[in-house]
Amino acid sequence: MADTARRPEHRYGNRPTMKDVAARAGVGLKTVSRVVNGEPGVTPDTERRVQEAIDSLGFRRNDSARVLRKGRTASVGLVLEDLADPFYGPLSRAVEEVARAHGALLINGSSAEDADREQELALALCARRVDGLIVIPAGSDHRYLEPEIRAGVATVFVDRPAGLIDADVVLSDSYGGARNGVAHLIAHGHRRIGFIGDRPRIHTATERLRGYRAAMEDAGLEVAEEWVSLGPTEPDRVARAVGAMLSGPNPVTALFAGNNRVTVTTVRVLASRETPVALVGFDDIELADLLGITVIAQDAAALGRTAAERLFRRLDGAEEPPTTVVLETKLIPRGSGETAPA
Amino acid sequence: MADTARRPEHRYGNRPTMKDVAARAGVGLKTVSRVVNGEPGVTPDTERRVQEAIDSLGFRRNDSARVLRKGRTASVGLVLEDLADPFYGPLSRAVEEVARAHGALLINGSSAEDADREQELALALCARRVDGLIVIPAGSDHRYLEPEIRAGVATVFVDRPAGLIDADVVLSDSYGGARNGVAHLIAHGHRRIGFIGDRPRIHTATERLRGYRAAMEDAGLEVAEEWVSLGPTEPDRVARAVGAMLSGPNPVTALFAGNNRVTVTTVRVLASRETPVALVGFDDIELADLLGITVIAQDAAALGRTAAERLFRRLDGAEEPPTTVVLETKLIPRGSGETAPA
DNA sequence: GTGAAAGCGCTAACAT
DNA sequence: ATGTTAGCGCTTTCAC
Repeated sequence: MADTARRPEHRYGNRPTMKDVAARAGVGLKTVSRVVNGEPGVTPDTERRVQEAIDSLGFRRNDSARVLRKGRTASVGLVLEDLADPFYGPLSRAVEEVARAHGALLINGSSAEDADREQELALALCARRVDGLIVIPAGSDHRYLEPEIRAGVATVFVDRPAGLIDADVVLSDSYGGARNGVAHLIAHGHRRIGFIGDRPRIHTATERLRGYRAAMEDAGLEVAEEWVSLGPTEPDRVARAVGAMLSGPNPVTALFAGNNRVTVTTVRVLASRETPVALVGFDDIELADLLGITVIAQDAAALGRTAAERLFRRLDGAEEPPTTVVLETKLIPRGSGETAPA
Repeated sequence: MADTARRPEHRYGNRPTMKDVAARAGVGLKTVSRVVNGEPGVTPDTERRVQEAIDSLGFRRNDSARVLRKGRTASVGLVLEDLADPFYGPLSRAVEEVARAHGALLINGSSAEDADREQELALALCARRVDGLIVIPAGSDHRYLEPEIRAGVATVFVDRPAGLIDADVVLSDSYGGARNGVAHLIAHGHRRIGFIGDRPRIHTATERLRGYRAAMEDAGLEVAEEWVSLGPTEPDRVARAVGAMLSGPNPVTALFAGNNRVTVTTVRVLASRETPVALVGFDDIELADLLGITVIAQDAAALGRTAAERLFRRLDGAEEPPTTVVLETKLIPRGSGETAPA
């Protein structure tokens, strides 16, 4: 029987193994392992022979087997909302860089803001035995991760806090940022200010709303019911919300947009109107400088980096209790937030 | 000795195994495996007992072991340039969606436009035995992947062709898109048009330049040497190039920007100038509509989706010879490309 | 319907 | 300096 047909189909398309390399080089299995892993205790001559066998067979170590034996996968999982969102791209990249510095690969998954999908993804990553997990929560109950964390999966939550479990968290200061932004509008003479945010079950949305309310209260301003709108960030919904706030008996003269997607739609709607409306948006967006959009910027890359660094500190054995880190936001005035009421 | 101390440290933080579940449920190992994998041939009663043991122990199947045995990881790798780039986010997300539909996870890696890093990443993914690999090439020689492809790793190249190997490729029509864009400028009366693109070793950069030259030649226009600038997309470099083309004895009246990053910087530079300069950019960018930037749009998500679908068709056993798919681009006029020369 | 035994490719522990 | 053995946790095979 031909040599190539010797093996069962499932063996990764008949890849050579260390055993094959050992046979070819006329050495023992462990010697091959030593060469492959750069361990000491091999004479230059044997090493050369092994290396030749490796090259001629096209051998590449099977990390699946290695992982099974070592118990560490050198990979971390990142569950986020949507990789296509310009906010999460840089965050993910920052996590990847830290992982890379620690010799680990990154497995990404998008929850699409769905709690079940978040859980499914996170648990699939745990089944793969990722060393650590970074989660941008879609759901609000993370007790399903308790057994995993107890079993040793380092876990850090980013952008939003964990629900019902005690864990490391890295956040931006949504409350403070929104409060500053709204205070900024008030300082420029606005009294009727609208808030358009994401769905109320999203932590950052309610925190930013809280900041808005605090700023209004600080200034002794009442908030009319119709000035607040939380909901999906689909352009239609946001456009309707903007339209409603600008019409009616009590129209706003300024708007605070609760995140990047809301800001973008709001800018589009305002551009098609003649009466100027002041605007401050949470999250910086590309080209906002040219459009003169005043924003509360958060540093997505810093969020990712901070979370990843905490994760690897845990993996390196740090035993401190879980902490919550809050990163500051920055108000960037560019014009849209510095106009007086019409 | 306490039960919890029974196991060696490396066993994934002492997670229960199927063996443990079997012991607890008083059944054989294989029966647990059957329950866990939903295989038939287990009485409802046994199944219940096994499920109870699973729940009480917090058992979760170790996919590393499963992978080793089955030879398939149900994961695909994606090597791209930079996850933080707004062009690659949607592409990556599209790949992820297709992978998800096939029950596979996605491992991402950024090459940072470095050929060595691309190779390192791609081979690391192969060592993990990803079932398939999608590569946005940074390098121009992919012969290093030949043994992997021969060993059964399905591989598809996106955005740029593979170098020196025969493989599936999915591209946007860079040549045609640039040619259309430049022809559009010529149709609006421009005769002196500049081209600013990415580094010449990047395939899309040279293809777009080729399209530019073709459009100029079609119109019987000479291309002055100083109207063409290829190089890194760093803002400084691009800004210098724009400045040079707009000054001197033979200034251009219109510019073609070779990709999203070049367009962004060019728009910034032009915004600070008084004389209007026409502009068409390759790649659509967020808020370009509000800034009135005319672009040649390519569909990043379609690139990713098409590549991923091809990949999974291969994994499902398709044996056709490698093909190259070219996706059309679309000219979106928004104002900046429709102004006559000053 | 159920289980015992073999083995996936590697590394750890222990020879030689 | 090199090799042998056991076993990581699972699936496959085959026997009961």
